[in-house]
Amino acid sequence: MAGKGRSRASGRPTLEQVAVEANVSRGTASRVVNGSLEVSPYALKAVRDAIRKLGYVPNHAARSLVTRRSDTVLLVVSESEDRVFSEPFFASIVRGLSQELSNTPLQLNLVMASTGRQHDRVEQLVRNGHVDGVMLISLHGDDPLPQNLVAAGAPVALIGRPPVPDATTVPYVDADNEAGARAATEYLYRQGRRRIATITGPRDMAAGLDRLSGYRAALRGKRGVTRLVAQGDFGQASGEAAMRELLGKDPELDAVFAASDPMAAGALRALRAAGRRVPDDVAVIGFDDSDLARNTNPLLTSVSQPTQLMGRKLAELLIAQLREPEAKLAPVILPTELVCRESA
Amino acid sequence: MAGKGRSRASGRPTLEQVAVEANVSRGTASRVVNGSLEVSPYALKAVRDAIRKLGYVPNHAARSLVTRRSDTVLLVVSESEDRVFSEPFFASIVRGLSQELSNTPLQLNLVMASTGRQHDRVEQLVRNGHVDGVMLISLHGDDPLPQNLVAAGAPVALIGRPPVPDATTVPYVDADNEAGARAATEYLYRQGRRRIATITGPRDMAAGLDRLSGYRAALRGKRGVTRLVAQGDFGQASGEAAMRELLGKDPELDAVFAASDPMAAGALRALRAAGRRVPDDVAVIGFDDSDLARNTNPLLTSVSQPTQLMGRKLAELLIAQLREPEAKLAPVILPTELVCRESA
DNA sequence: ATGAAAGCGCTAACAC
DNA sequence: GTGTTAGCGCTTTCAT
Repeated sequence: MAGKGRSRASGRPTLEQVAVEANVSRGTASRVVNGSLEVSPYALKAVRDAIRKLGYVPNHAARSLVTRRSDTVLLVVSESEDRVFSEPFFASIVRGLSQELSNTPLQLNLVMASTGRQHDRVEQLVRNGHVDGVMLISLHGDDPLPQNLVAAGAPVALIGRPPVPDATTVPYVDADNEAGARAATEYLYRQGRRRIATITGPRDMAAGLDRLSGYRAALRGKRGVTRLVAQGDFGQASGEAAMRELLGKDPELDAVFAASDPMAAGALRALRAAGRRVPDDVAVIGFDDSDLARNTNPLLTSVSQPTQLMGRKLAELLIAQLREPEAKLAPVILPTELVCRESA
Repeated sequence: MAGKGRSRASGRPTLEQVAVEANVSRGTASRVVNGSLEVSPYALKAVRDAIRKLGYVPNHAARSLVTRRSDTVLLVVSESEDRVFSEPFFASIVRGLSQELSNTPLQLNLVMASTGRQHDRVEQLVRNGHVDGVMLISLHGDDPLPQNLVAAGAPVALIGRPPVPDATTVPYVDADNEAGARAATEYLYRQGRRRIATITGPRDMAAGLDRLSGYRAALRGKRGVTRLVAQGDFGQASGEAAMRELLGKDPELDAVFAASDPMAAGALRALRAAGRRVPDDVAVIGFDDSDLARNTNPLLTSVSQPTQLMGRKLAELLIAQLREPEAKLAPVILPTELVCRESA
């Protein structure tokens, strides 16, 4: 007599039980759960009551099995083995992401993919339908993963402009690096600085390139301004070295825009070592408005990015594709903001 | 005649197709896939070949449906709404975690749970069998979530010692905060410092408490040493304020152990403002060996934690419980290391 | 609008 | 050792 009625091994109520409780068929119960409009108000109420009473929650696996959707999206942190992740970024972006996702039935899967093997695993995940879409936050420029995923037919969204404008265009969200750099440089100019240097990021990262063009754009056509460019790699040590080099080239320089906070911090060290006062002798501006900027001496003026918002937009970009696979999505470029502290 | 044979809508081969290809039954094929030993070498080979040939990969949903396992573990970042995430930590721990997980069939789900509503959602996830276990990295002390999850019967593992030794004991991994603090303080003592202060963390966090006892332990029984304690909250501003307070109490102090890097950076600022040279007049040591420590001026001597290893151990702790639900697991305490730079 | 029924792909119990 | 089979819980035609 125990027949279909009560629970089996697992204690969770099934749709069948809901249907019995509500005196309808399983089909109807399913329709209610999935928000189909083709249900009589009466049945609707009965089922809803039953659901509440039983504390019913759909079984994800069972649903997935028939719909062939996983209701799971993947966040891939594609970092090269050695490079340390730029921190504040990560947590903040994930926070935005989660926020956006919490309005949906989507689950967030996370994988770190440094090695080629792990890259393959990601592609597997997609091909096997374990995930419905992929978000990628990639630290180095020439990552082939996004393209591969797109080729595999998966919805993909990126943080950060892909370095090479590729044939298969994949939607991305990025901060307006150029505008941010321009604002910083213009700020220096408006303060009366006329010998303005910049320390750039690596040449193979879009962020580095864009910040350099922002610097150039700000100074374009300005007369009586000395421009100086030194190459860095976003790391602190490279910033310190670049600053020494700059000082060697032009001991009179009165301002530096560094394309990252660690490089700015490095510059601060080099300037101090060279006996320059900041900001009196030389003004310094960084980029990212990281934790670091709030802890240097002097405190760092820096360009801040809306990281949390970037996370939200990233999720939006993916969700849009999930809803409409054929949609051609434009990049989302978010505004930056210059945060003034002590160094400029 | 298309009957069972070839593919349906989805292009993925099924176990059935593998079985046909290998001339065995689906049952046998399943045994091979799941590594059952009760299979003839001949069948084994046939099935393996078929799997390779067809590129077969098990359907997660289908398997889940019958095994009632999700093969998914959850990482909950349980942060209070306002508190900013202590950074270097997060990415590094996740990296260790992923590494460990990549040797298993387990997927990593990530949720941020700041609000109560999100906490509930996590409990739902567990109750509905969407996840087989939960790892928790909790930023504030009095988080009830771990206990609730344990009560719900879920395998749970924590980063960070729970502040109150609770009845329901849940396994955790932590750095040896006390030993780390002790090492730092002893180092200061051995350098000949005799007026050694400490800036503590919040009283409701185990890490703060443990580091304070480490400081005390290092100085216990030492004669001719002046001890000074000021309260902080791990934040930079609190460190700066505490340092000023300390300087007021004892202008002659010659060393400070701060329980976090940001507080140490704050102390650096206060010391500079007070005209003290570091490390000549006052030696400073921080805790965490964060990015920050590598970017202050002078560079910060700091106690480093094996964050990546902590991530691995966290995963191990959970996996052990998954394998043996009744196992009583001891806490895993990992050694710290004093990284000497310029400030002490 | 609703019920009946056919699977989704897989595991595990059972029979041989 | 291997094949057969009964579901896991759900969505979705197809009738009605």
